[in-house]
Amino acid sequence: MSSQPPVGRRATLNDIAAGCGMSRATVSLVLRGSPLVNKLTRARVEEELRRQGYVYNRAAANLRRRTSTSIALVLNDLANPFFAEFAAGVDEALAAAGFVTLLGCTGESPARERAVLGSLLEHDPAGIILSPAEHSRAADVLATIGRRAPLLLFNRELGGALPEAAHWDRLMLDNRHGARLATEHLLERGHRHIAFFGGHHDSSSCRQRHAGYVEAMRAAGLRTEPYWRIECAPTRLDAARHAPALFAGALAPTAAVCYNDAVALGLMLGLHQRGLRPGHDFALTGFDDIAEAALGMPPLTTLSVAPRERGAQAAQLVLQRLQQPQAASRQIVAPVRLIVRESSCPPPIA
Amino acid sequence: MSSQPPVGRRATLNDIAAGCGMSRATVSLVLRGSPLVNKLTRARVEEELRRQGYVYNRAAANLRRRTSTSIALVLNDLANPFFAEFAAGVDEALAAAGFVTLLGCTGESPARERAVLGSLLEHDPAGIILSPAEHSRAADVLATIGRRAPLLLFNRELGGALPEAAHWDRLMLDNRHGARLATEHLLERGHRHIAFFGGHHDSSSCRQRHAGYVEAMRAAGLRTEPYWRIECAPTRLDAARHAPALFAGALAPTAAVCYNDAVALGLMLGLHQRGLRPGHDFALTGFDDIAEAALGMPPLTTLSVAPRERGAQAAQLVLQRLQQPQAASRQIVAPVRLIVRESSCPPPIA
DNA sequence: AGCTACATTTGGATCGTTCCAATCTGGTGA
DNA sequence: TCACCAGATTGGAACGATCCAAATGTAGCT
Repeated sequence: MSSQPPVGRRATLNDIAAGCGMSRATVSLVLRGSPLVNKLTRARVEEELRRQGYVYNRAAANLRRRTSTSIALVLNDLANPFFAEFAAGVDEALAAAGFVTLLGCTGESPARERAVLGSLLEHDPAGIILSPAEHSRAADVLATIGRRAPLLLFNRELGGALPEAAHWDRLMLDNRHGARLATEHLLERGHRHIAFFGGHHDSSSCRQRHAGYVEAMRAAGLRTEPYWRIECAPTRLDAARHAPALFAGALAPTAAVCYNDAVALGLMLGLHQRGLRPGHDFALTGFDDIAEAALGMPPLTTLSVAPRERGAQAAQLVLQRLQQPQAASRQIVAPVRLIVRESSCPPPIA
Repeated sequence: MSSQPPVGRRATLNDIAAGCGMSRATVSLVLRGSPLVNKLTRARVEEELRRQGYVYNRAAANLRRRTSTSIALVLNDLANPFFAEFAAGVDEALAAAGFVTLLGCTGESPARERAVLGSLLEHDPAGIILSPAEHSRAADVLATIGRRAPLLLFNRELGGALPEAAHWDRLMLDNRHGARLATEHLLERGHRHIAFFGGHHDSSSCRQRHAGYVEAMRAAGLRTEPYWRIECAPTRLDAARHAPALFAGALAPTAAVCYNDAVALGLMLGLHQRGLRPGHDFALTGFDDIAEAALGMPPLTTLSVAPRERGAQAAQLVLQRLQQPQAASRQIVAPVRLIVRESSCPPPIA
């Protein structure tokens, strides 16, 4: 009676049309739920779609309609739980809107960033969410993506002057204010000698957090010793290694505002190794509120940035941009929330 | 002299061809680096490509060539560091081979898994890497993806009988052997009363690990008390909560093989709260070797599964399958390696 | 000049979909 | 009987690339 689904090849509109004696155009209308088609025809077509196990070819449709249903998500490294949560939030929100996530990782290399962006662009994403690699420059990014897709910058600024042509949306974290909150909290607990520990000065988020710390210290009328600023890679291991540097100066701090949670947890370890009990003999705060922060020993006072929610927000922003390509570019600084736990003890009475 | 790049529309082969007085076909040959084209023509075309800022439209090419350059990666949850590392490995290896990763998260829901697979299939991936949701059934997966793309199962088995039609590749972890190694290690250290802690019995990986534990105990001629099997959600929090259950039975264990690292770290916390010092008064092992394992207090003896390498391996397997669609399906059980750290102390002398 | 051989280049059909204008059908009113 | 209309359906030309067979140009040889 009716024809077989083709072998070794996915069924197309033509196959369906042939299979139920309708034209390609009608089948297409059915697929898109057009009210033009007769109820009876619709039923027949739908039956045939099922019968042949038809799967829509979005690439072909997108080609014809000059549209796209994917969004490129470009990150440094998924292994970083902060970005992993962010990516999960992005993907969830995009999926809910019928979009698909094209993933790309740069591993903090501007060269790979360009390569990845170039490769993803060939798949014609409707928009791009980019958390730039460390020394990535605005001019380079502009040169590779041009005006081919709207860009949302997340988490970090790009280096170099911002080219006139690029009016990109931004979703940043309130690093400065967060670090200020943490510092003020330690000040309130009675600390006066507070260090800023970890991170590299060429990272914009680190500079911002450091600025917030300096701001709070100044506002309290306190001076900061230069040797209270200890740089190290934002990893647990390197942080643990650099712990002794805290006590190398003339005036030892009684507390530290750490660049992020990884660094804070590493510092805890380093303190232990020196026989100090974090949260007891020495206070510290983190940044990010990663899962382990609440379960550390002691639990870590930190700043919650809700990366999953930020991911959903980033997705929303890009989707809104697709709706209104001409709207003014949006600059959003997401608030952060201080989570007080046991690591931020008062100073020893001595 | 030469024409302008079009405004508001990406340049196409036609634009380039018109721009330098060549035919579309020739430009296409240049793009694909064909040796047929004259050196001079190639130079002229390439100049024009640059001038108009041409970006290849892979979707159009794939449509014509009936190929695809994307692979779908479907996971439960990126927020789980194990999967995040795995995804990073997959993406890296795929990018190196010129493929692009289509991401999808299921959140452990078979219904969402079907939806996500359906949506990704419309983008015509060349292959699929799937780490199934907990109660996902083989028949359902077969019904949604059919023969449209080769599938690689990672990490978990699907429920229900395996349909005849589906000959899928598999990349699994040697859960049974890993747990056996951990148990034998504890036995060697002198423990005789060893519990199996955490995880749910309806998870295939948990069943396998438990089997390995039982196997080692049997082989050592030891019996296992039923109350030495404590189930809980595979999270730190739930593990911490269930710690007391270990000591509720008549015969208290002196060590525990934990379902995974998260559970082990949670158990450490729970032990602390009972005044026990893990790695001193009580021995335990984990599974996964997540980043925190090495930095726990004490550092955790665990099984390294190298999720990033597994990701790269998964990518390779799928790419190989694309080369040889007809080859026999491959069943790989990746070895795991015991990493001995301080948490697996000998039993107290008492 | 005529022929072949070789290196380049090219028009037109095609992939699977959507858009558009045109067509078909049956019913209605003059 | 015919013009008209609304509702339903359809053929053919796109979208941006690739493939293929055929065309073009150039040089060498007789």
